[in-house]
Amino acid sequence: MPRVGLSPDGVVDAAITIVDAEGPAALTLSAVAAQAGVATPSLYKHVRNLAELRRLITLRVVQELTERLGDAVLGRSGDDAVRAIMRAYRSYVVDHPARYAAMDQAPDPEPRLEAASDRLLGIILAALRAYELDGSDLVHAARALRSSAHGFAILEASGGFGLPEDLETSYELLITMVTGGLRR
Amino acid sequence: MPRVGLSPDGVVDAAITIVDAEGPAALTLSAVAAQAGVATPSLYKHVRNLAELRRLITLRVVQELTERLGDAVLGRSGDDAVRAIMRAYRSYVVDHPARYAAMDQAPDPEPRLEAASDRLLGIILAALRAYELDGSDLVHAARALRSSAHGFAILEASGGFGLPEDLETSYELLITMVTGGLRR
DNA sequence: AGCATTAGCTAAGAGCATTAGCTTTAAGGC
DNA sequence: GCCTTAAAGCTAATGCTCTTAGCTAATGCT
Repeated sequence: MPRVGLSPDGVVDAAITIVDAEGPAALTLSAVAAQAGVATPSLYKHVRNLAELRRLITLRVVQELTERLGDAVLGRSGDDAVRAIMRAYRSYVVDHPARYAAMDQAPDPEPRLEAASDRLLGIILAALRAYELDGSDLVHAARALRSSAHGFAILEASGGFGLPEDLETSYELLITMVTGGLRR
Repeated sequence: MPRVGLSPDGVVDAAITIVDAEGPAALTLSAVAAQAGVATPSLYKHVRNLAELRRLITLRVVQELTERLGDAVLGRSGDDAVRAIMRAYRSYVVDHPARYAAMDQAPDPEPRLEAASDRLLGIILAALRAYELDGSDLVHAARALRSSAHGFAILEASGGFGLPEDLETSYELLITMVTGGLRR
């Protein structure tokens, strides 16, 4: 039994490899263990159970997404920032559709996930600063932006768009709707 | 062994009862069988397997949603029709959040589901008629509408909105964005 | 070098989906 | 009104999953 140097992050890495390669439904502890080169029960040394692993995957995705959005919004403001955020959002999902679709809803109170979500929200709020919305309106605007981006993302990631028309064009229309609506 | 008069629809009824009461994660064939008053393997006389049952639940939700949207849009056109559709969409999700969250993505080619989705799309397209969009733009507009409504719906149904601000108000902003964007 | 910690293992149990094969009910033709 | 037949239900059994318990061996610290 040579040690393989696993860690919670390593388990998440293996899990994401499985999800990316075979889809969210293929996420099983034995598959993850095989990918990590370890027997299944060994995973419990690093992760409490399957539910927690799912939450850690969600956390990872939120972190990766946050990083992209943060990079995209640097040095931009107003409509330009919102467009950049929405395009970066979709670009992440196009690059990692299975990973995005594997995100767990049902937020058991995982504090690190809450922190990561707050950082993502912070980026969105910063991008909305130029519109000079007051406190509550800012929240409503952020929700509208997030709903649009997330809705399109999930539908695209899970193959919900049947017709052959170009998805870029559809998404640009959606972005126009959001920026236009923010300008009031 | 008295007969209980089960049918595929009856199995879906039982499944939806479980999902509504205990959430999508509680959907298990033994739970459905218990709810239906039958031993687990008996379900296979009506449903091919668990994956098919999931698809049938999705089908049922799409059908129910289509009916609501159809009712809502009657006698309306333009912005009024779009507003009515979006409000009806959310009202369904508020009434049946677990059921909505249980919808299966990953559309294995279930022809009845495709037909139901087409009918739902037809209602949306009809509501967009007043904007006088040509063929491709019509599809893009329908996708934007659907993304917005679905994104907000899923986030709300799975508890994704953390802050205490009023959700009605957020959704009305989203509706305004969509109608405004459609008017160009 | 010695010791505590911990990453890994095997063995075992419970719950799930699914298949096979049997029994009984209900429906329809004579 | 029976008798056949299709189907609705059952029990038994298999294999996969997650999970726990308890052991062994590798690592890190002093």
